[in-house]
Amino acid sequence: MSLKVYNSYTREKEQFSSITPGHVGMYVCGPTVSGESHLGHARPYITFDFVYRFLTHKGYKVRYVRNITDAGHFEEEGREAEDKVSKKALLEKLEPMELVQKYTNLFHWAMLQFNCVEPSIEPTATGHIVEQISMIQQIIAEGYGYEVNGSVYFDVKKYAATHDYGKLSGRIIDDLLETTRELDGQEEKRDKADFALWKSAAPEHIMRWKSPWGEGYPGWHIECSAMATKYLGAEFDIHGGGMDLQFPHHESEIAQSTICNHHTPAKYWIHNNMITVNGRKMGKSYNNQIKLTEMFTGTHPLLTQPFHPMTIRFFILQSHYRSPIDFSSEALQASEKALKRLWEAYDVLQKLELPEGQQAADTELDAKIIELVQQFEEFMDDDFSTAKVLANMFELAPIINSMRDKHVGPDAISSTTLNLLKNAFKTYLEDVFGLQSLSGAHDDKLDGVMQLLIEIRKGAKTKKDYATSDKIRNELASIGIAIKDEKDGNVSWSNL
RNA sequence: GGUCCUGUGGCCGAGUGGCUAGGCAAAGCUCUGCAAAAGCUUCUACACCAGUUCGAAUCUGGUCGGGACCUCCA
Repeated sequence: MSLKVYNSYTREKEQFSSITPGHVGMYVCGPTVSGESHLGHARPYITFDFVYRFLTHKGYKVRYVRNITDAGHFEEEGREAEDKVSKKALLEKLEPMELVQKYTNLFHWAMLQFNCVEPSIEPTATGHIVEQISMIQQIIAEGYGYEVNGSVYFDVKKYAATHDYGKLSGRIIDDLLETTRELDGQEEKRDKADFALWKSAAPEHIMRWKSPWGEGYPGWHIECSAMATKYLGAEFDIHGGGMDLQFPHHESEIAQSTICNHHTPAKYWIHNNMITVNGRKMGKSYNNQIKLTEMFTGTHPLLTQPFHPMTIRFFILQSHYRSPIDFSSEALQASEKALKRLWEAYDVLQKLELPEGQQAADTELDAKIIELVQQFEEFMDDDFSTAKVLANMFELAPIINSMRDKHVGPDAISSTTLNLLKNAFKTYLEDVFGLQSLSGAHDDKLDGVMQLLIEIRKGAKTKKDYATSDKIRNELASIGIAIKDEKDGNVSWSNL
């Protein structure tokens, strides 16, 4: 089984093979911690989390680098040269690094809620000013950077003469060079298409560092080039991020790294699509973001209820990472129910037992299960088709439930098939998809109390004292615990 | 304006030219003290118009609609 990934750089689905056998280097553009993360931010981090998990499952040792952009870059190039982070800091009367810390903590907390694996290295832009400066110096030395009034720009026209600037984003270099935008500071650049490597800091700028060109701060794109190179080398396997970063961020990153390292940085570029609200991308400019804290608590006008982080994770897994997904409360509700149903089937499955060495009486069903299970890996190998794996799981759910309800005979499938099924569910649901139960961890004490209540209720039912049995069931329901009377007299319960 | 993506049933969403996606919702049945859950069954599709093909949701062209990027952006 071999993995195929869609490479945005070549626009083709390619066979994946890592540069160093057995190892994968993956860089993902992390958050800008100048504000609270919103639902849109959840997508890349959940996407690359299952990418990371699947690669690990395939046996690769993955070094996953995801940066924290805490240096802030200007809002609008050239116009006011205002540092994003420091601008907000002034408004909130906070020390910039205090703000950075606050939102970094919040981001980490959200990642924990989503059960995202921590990256191997999480470098910060402010911690790598030295590396960025030396990279800029090298770009100047190579003849592709020039200094004007304490700022340094990348010479796109010169680069484009010998390199394919615009390949990743499908941009046409001549159009970029001709694009006219009347912005202050533009006259510093030799060409409109040039981008900043270093910006001279205005006096009111709080975040500033000394450099060979005077006090200033790094351009947006250089941090990723510097940190990716430092931790993953001149050429690494995967570079990921949101589609909206293709231009100018990733395009510029390629240019910088190519000049410094004499090699294109990443072998495979993977981009996730956007989350939209009413068909519009969630973003600052549209003023339509739903913050993650609002998602979890349900405190946003567009939400009808709070949504569990796992519901959001599942919602994202239900569609392909390269398709846009439109947010709606209804869609999330559907996901919540679906996840609950799937997880209950998974719980049922783990409790099923068959005698060792049992042969399948229903060979057709047995074969069907094996096929559905084997497709898990095939689908994931095909550019991470998480939605298809989930569809197969939902096809297996009724079979699992039927085994519990004895609609399917206990001798129908072989013990090896059952074990295969159990392992596959555990591996994919928990290890690869990183999903967890909506009801949280098991509590032995609660378990004991519930067993007691179930016993009492059973006694009442035997005496046909339905008033008591219904009271127990209803009262429990009102505090969020559901009791289910199953076929064979067993009683199960679940935390809603 | 330029570049690119996209248009699937009540809703969300997979879709490799021919073979059921799946989920949610809805309806019926089975089970059940009642319920819930579960199981079985059913329903509503491929924006429009041409073309290629024995055959197209899937390929090509056009029309209309939606979106992304071109500026910070996940």
